[in-house]
Amino acid sequence: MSKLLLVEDEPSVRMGLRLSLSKAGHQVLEAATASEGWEKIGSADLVILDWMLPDEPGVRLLERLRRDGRYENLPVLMLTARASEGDRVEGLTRGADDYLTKPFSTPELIARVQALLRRVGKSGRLERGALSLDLERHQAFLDGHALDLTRREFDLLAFLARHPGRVYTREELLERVWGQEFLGTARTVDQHVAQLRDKLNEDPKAPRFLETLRGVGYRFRE
Amino acid sequence: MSKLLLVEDEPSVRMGLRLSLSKAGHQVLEAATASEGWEKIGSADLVILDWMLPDEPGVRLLERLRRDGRYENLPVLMLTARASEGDRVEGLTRGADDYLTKPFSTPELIARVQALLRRVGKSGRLERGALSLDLERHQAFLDGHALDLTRREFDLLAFLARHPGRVYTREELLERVWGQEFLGTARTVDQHVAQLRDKLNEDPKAPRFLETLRGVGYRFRE
DNA sequence: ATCTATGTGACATTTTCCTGACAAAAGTAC
DNA sequence: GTACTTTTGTCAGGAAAATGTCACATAGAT
Repeated sequence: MSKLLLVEDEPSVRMGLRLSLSKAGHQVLEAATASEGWEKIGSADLVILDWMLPDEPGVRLLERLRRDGRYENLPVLMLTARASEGDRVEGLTRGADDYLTKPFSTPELIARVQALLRRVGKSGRLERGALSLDLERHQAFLDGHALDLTRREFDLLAFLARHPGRVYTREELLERVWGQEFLGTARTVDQHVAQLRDKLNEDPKAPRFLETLRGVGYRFRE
Repeated sequence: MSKLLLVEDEPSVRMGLRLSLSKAGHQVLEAATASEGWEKIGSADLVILDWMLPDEPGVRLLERLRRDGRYENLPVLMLTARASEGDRVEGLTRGADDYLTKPFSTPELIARVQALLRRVGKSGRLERGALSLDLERHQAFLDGHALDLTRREFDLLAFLARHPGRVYTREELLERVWGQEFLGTARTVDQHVAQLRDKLNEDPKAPRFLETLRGVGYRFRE
């Protein structure tokens, strides 16, 4: 149930992978070129990146991505047609989290995707003081008591809690929690934050977890 | 009555084990190569894995399997022809749950298989409050009364009950209960949950066992 | 041939989500 | 400090989405 960005120029490969990956329970965003990939990268939880693309090499996109602070923890899985050891190492050292050499089996790809998602904490637990998030169970606990959160509330809280201290604008949150196809107003974020604060017993003026940064956005307190 | 995947390239060994294991009440899936094994692994409850295979070493398959979150609890029993201590240790530390050195006796193998199945709760009984599941007979009891569940109903209930508290999306359930080759709609899961709730005398709004997590999926109550 | 289990589409119901309006608070300029 | 602007918090109702329910088609078993 994560958002995967598939950057691959060959339409047939893309279609095949889209089917398998969505069957594995993921949402698949697609891009045929590096620049298209760059545009859609904002809302991805993981990137599957082909080595060769029509406009520029996948590694180049990878480099750009790693230089951008927003994506430093975004897992990237490279697909390469070359089988030589040298290339593999190069791809990895330049910042990919894993790689696969074509031809590869689809189950293998799915396995690696799962492994990477697990590694970056798309599953597992998040402990933030009195607040504890069980990502597998979609269950949040405050001081040991289970909270009754809706899907959006949980997703929003989990997203913010995953990067404590970092501020996100409403636009960023809409893109990364709601999805890039969502065209909503910024008020929507406020509404959900308010809802969360209510359920977390927070005073908006002295929040334990969800801080407002006037003129900027929200952040999870460190 | 569990599904065992036997990955072994020697046809005569395979046939012998198939006979003994199915006589012991199991369903036996067979694979002659590691890649064939990987394809069929989705529906297995336990894997019997030969050390040497024509395409790649069994351990390699094992590694891949352990990296994949879906199979982290899938028991694997390694068969090895080499008797040296070093190998045994290597196989075990790399993630096998048990091993046997060829030549081994068939009763011994069956015993170990049973032991492993019991350990992961694929055999024996599952007690969850007033609900009791006899996994061998596919029979469920609620407050001592036998329930008349169909195969799918029982499988679904048993799967959810095996991991209480954890949420599963409809896609995950379709894959793990129905099998990965099944191409059905998500509505199907709802239908079976409803059926189960009916037989369990549950109010969907205040379920004793099967909880709905809107926007996410279902889980067995802890 | 009949019966049972299973899967699916249509429809009803419930819950969640989003939005627009307004209130409250914070920041700015005077 | 006051008046004004901008931003955020809050509320409530309707829209949209998700789930529950029912009825039926199909396939497989007895």
